[in-house]
Amino acid sequence: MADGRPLRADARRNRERLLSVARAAFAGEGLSVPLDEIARRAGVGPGTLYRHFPTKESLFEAIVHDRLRQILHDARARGTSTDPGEALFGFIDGLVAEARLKQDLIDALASAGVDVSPSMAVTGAGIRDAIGDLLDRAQRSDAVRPDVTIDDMMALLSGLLFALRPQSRYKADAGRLLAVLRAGLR
Amino acid sequence: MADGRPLRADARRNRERLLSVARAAFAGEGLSVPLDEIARRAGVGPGTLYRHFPTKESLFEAIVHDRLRQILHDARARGTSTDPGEALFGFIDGLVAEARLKQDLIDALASAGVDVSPSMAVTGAGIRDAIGDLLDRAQRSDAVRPDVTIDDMMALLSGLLFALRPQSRYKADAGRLLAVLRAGLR
Amino acid sequence: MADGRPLRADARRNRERLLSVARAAFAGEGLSVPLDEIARRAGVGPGTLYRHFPTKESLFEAIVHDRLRQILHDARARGTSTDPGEALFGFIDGLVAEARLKQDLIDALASAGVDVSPSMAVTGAGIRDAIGDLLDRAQRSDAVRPDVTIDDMMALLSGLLFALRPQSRYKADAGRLLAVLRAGLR
Amino acid sequence: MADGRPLRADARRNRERLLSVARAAFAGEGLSVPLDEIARRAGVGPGTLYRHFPTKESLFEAIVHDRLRQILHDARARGTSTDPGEALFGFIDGLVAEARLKQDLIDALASAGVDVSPSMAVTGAGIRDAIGDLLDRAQRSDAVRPDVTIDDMMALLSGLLFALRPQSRYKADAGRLLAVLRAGLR
DNA sequence: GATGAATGAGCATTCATTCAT
DNA sequence: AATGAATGAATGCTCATTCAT
Repeated sequence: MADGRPLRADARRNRERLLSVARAAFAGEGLSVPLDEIARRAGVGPGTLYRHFPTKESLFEAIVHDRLRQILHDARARGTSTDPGEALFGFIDGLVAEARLKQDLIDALASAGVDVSPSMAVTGAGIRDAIGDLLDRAQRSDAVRPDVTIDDMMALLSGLLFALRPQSRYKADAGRLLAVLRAGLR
Repeated sequence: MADGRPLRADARRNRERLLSVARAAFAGEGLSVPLDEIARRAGVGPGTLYRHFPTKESLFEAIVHDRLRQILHDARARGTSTDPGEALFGFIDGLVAEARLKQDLIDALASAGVDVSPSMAVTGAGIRDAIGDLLDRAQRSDAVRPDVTIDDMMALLSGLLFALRPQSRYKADAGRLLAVLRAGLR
Repeated sequence: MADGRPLRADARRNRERLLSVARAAFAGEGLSVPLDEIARRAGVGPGTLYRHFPTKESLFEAIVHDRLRQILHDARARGTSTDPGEALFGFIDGLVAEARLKQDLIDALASAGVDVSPSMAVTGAGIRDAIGDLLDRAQRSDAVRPDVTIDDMMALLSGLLFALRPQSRYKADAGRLLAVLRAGLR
Repeated sequence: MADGRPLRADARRNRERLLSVARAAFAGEGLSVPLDEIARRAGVGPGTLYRHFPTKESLFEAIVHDRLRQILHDARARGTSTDPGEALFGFIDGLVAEARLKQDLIDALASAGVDVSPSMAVTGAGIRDAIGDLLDRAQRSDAVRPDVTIDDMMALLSGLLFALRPQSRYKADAGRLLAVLRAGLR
């Protein structure tokens, strides 16, 4: 996988299917879903799953890493906006919208104590920096209260995503929660 | 345990010790800590643990149930306050403060898909009602924006507790997060 | 197992049975016999095997270590003999006799490349020293040719045990092989 | 492979490379080296390995069979010598010398319980007869003690090769071990 | 012929639960 | 009541073998 060689068509198909089945399974039933079950749902043998993801953790990582890269990309793209307040809040809106589509697992994984691998940590740190930049700019333009730190911000975002995860007991409205957050950060 | 017979003194001591060891273990290392390990740390045999908590889930429940009763009691007590805004926000402050002391597991359990037993559901519903009452009063006295629903509120609280749980990667300040929430709900 | 506490009677019985079943299975069918199979033959569940021997290697070790200790004891006991030649050759005779009774695994294990644990290495080194002492004395009393080293001696013994292991294709006579070795070492 | 068709040049090269890689891998790391690993080291896919050796055992056999043919040839060639003692001992010397070069696996395989296939058994029986002939002649010319049987001889040789296999813990000197054997057989 | 992806039975190990002491 | 040994289903992972490309 480390070399640049493209996967054979069937291998790529299996890899994609495994990832999407795993994402759904972990999101819906928790991280303890057996790998054999994921393989079964993807219509492959456990050995095939192993060929693509040699350990359970590597499967977690693959799922999370893809997502983290998207988030990082979006945060950076918004860093050049001329409206720093909207840059930050637009980013958060997008985060929430995507999370609902993708049934985000990031914090479920984090809360379950899955070790963040070095490469994930790098992407994660990149995200933190990019969001820190958005926060800074928003604070300098008086769009956000100045006492909030980047750690506060990250925690608020993780809490927001947690509150809105689809399996939640509570049928909260994403728009209202985002409005509360915007108002609170002003 | 279902009958009303009081436990022998040593049995009660064991039960308490098991609960506190289990709470710490689950909070610190996740829900997958083996029961044998919890028994060992509590200085009893696994058979003794079983006598008190016939299944792992019953141990989860016992931990959560105690806590839910406290929360319910506090929410109800504040329902008679003359300052409805402070009643709600004071309740939230207390919730956060207690959660940090008790290393709350409630949402970790919920997010891991642990089934809420009927008796827990009753207590949980009671809490929801009591908080709904606090919210109602606060909204009627214009201390809280009127569009927020009880589901929104519950989700916000779960997100807040999640954001502030001790194992979080982010060193957020509880006071600032509470301030953001207060401002946002106004 | 590390503390001095004696095992409960049933636990000891199971442990003994597991050891003897494992010894026979490994000797007869090689080291790849599944642990489940060993447990089954001993009439216990795999979990019980695990309780006594947490890894497959620890089971190997338990088998070999017992045997190594016996050998060490015998080699040392013969170190004080007044007839150094007979001390060495008597030791070898005993080794062969015991090996046939016990269906020796030592060299099967060694040949399979099982990593020798620290504690086994210590016992093994003790044996080497004790046999080295027997060899020294025998050489000083002119009972054994002086050019043979302790490494040669150990290799010869391992080859002898290998040649005489019960599963061998060849029906060699132990007495004649011992006679050849004695004559050759003179 | 069963038909007489000669292999294409590249196929023959692959076959040779696989055999030599496998010999080294099995000798160095034991028989449990995965076939995928051997294929990888030989620079071919596992499917190619399979085309040449349809089962793992057939690979073992191919390795051993080549070697057995050489041994048989040498034993027979020495059967016509005019010095029967030197014929036998020279054969043994050659056996040991070759074994060290080829990192012999024969007895490792035998001891691991690999079934000797019919074709190997034939060659093996031929070797036994040829060595039996060398032994007979040596005994009739009084170069070897008369009580030693062909089974004893085969066992001694297997033990000797075992004692001198490169992975042995003991750094024995081949010359001294051969000298001891010669002296013992006189 | 070669490649490497897929298969799936098999293995060591884990752990919630049961039960003899 | 407590203990801790035993149980056995389940899980992550391996690897000899097969087969589509």
